[in-house]
Amino acid sequence: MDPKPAGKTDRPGKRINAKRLAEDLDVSISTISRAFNKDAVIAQETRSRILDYADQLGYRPNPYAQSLITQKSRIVGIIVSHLENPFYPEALRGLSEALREAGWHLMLFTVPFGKTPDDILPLAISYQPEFVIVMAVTVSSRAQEVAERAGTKLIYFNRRDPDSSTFYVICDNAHGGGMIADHFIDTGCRRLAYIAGFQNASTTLDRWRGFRDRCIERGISDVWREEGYSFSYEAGYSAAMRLMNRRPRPDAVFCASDIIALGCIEALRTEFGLRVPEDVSVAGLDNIEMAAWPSHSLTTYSQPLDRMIEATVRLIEEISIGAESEKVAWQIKGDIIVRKSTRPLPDGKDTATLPDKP
Amino acid sequence: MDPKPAGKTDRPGKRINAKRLAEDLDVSISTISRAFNKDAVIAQETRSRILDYADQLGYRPNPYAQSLITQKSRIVGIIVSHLENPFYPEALRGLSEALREAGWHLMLFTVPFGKTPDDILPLAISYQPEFVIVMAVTVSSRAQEVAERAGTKLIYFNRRDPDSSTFYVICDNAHGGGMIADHFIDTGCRRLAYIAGFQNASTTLDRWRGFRDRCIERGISDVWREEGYSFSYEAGYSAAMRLMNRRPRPDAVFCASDIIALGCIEALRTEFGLRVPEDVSVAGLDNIEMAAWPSHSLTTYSQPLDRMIEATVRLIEEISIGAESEKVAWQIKGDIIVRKSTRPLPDGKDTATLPDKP
DNA sequence: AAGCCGGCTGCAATCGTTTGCAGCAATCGT
DNA sequence: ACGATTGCTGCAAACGATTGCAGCCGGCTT
Repeated sequence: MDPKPAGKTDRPGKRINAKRLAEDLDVSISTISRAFNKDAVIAQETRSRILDYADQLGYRPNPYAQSLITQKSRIVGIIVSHLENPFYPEALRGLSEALREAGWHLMLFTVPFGKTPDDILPLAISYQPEFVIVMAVTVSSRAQEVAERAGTKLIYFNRRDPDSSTFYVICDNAHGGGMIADHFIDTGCRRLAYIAGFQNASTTLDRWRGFRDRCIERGISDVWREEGYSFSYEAGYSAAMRLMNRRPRPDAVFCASDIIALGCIEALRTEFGLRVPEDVSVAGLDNIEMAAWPSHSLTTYSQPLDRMIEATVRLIEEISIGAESEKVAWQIKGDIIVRKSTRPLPDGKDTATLPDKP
Repeated sequence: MDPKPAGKTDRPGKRINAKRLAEDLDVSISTISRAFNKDAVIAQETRSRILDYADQLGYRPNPYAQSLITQKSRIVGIIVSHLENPFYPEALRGLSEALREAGWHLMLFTVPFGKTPDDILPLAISYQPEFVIVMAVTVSSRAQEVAERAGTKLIYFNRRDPDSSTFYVICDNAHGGGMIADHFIDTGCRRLAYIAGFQNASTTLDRWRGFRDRCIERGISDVWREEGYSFSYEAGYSAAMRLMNRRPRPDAVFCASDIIALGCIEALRTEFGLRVPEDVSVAGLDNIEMAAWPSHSLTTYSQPLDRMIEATVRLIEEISIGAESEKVAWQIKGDIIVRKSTRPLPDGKDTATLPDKP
């Protein structure tokens, strides 16, 4: 019942392996393996004897040998291109925790300046993760093919690709744009503008579409659009400068992201001496933590991060156990968060309870 | 010279492996392996023939098999506890890129709320990375022992542990504190205060020590210290509130991090109606990107991230090739960055050119 | 012509697991 | 009492590479 006496016990150097446990406990290597395999056939007593001795020795099955034989790595790669946008660290953190709880390991790849996620993908799949999550707005459609060839499933996070059948998880960006439009109009704004992010990003497009369509629906047909070219503070700052030199000036600006909105507000204040929201309402989309800071108090539409993450992990789990999920797209609605960067509603009205037009 | 004709070429399913290449090219598996091993003996022509065919097929050596046999994984784990502090995404990004360039893969572990890096360490080492970088201010001294047992080297980033001989890379926090003290005093402030971060963090301590010692050297013996209990915006906000209810009020506040400083400034403005820097000078330490935003324009001491990262990667490389580095500590000086959150210098003086007192 | 050397290549053991299959003891049914 | 069943365990063949050692072959020395 007791492990082999010393002499053998403190063999030097070599990392302890199943063979060592097997010898000490007088069982076969197979049995050791089965002790660690949740649903393998093994006597309850044998298992606990092994498990006890194992963590007395600090033994854990070698993951490389496991991956080699099972052809599964329990590794998820993640490609992140814009960690400087606070939305991504928040998302990264959530994904990291959720995946860990589900028993996955996360391998991180950042995209250096001047490169695209496509350039990094080959590297990411070289470690043969079972999945690669691409948290980036721009990806070529060839990515899917490259990944497939390596036996890796691709999942887009915060991006959709209409041209491919790649899995994706996003928030309902068009809905967000619509809610912001409603809020602007309900609070009396009429000269509405949009500051875009990366030009071809699905997020830029969908938010614009939702925003503009709702404006038109409600009788405002002229909506400015100013290119930001990226989702950053600087982009918001300089786009706002161009925008505010137009005449007449807009009285409300919807920015394609919170961080753009913060740059925009800054430009309005320091470059034009404009007050927010008295002169101009500004809203963003993401609901990053900073948006709630009193100095910003940014009205925004929240990305439902928790639910997006939950969906992503569930997707991974399902595909991983072989249930080829039919549902390729997860699009989740968020909520409008009204703060002080937009004009208050006239008494008695409340955007949050407005009917959600289809 | 040409690979085997079809029929065999498009064998279905199975991932391609060295055996497959070997058969197609009529060489042995060993030779395939050598073609990929930079300094193995192999005919130049054979190598290029193999390499060409390999990437025609999209073949890459299986990393799990490699790790298994070589006992090296080229994986670096990284434990990050406070991704919400923008300093860490910046550091993470830099480390990720530098490590990638050096041929390492990065496995990310975040520390969930309520847990410590120590809780995560066992998980991090379960994948047998060769190194684990701990980017967190609090770690127990037992960590070192746990890692060692698993054959993993530990490296602290932005933290030092006086009680252990664990490798660490930090900026010269005491120097930073001293520079800020000088700047405050040079610009005429006399009632100096410090807002601390985590109470037992080496960063909190060293910054305080450098700051206070310089104050005393220069004849200011009474220096306030207010606990922040964490390195966050909220911590800065509430600490500032407590601090400003003291009498007399300080006329300069050194915050243990930039993000604390931003929270502090916000509280000064909105809760007390104080102007920065006219009524109170505020400085931070980190030089995160946001510090340069016009709305904050925060005076700070920069962490020399690039050089810290370079040092970390070099450390890893050296240890990895067996050159047991004798130098355990890397402490790198940064620079003071004077912006508009502190009073301007009297004409003709310039902090940046002040002699650096030992 | 014999011997030797140098440049390549192949053989085979090895890393540490998983898992289908076979075996064996104890229990059960009839 | 005897075959069938049940419950566990061990054997051995993978998985896909790396690497020390031995062997081969052609050219050069003597």
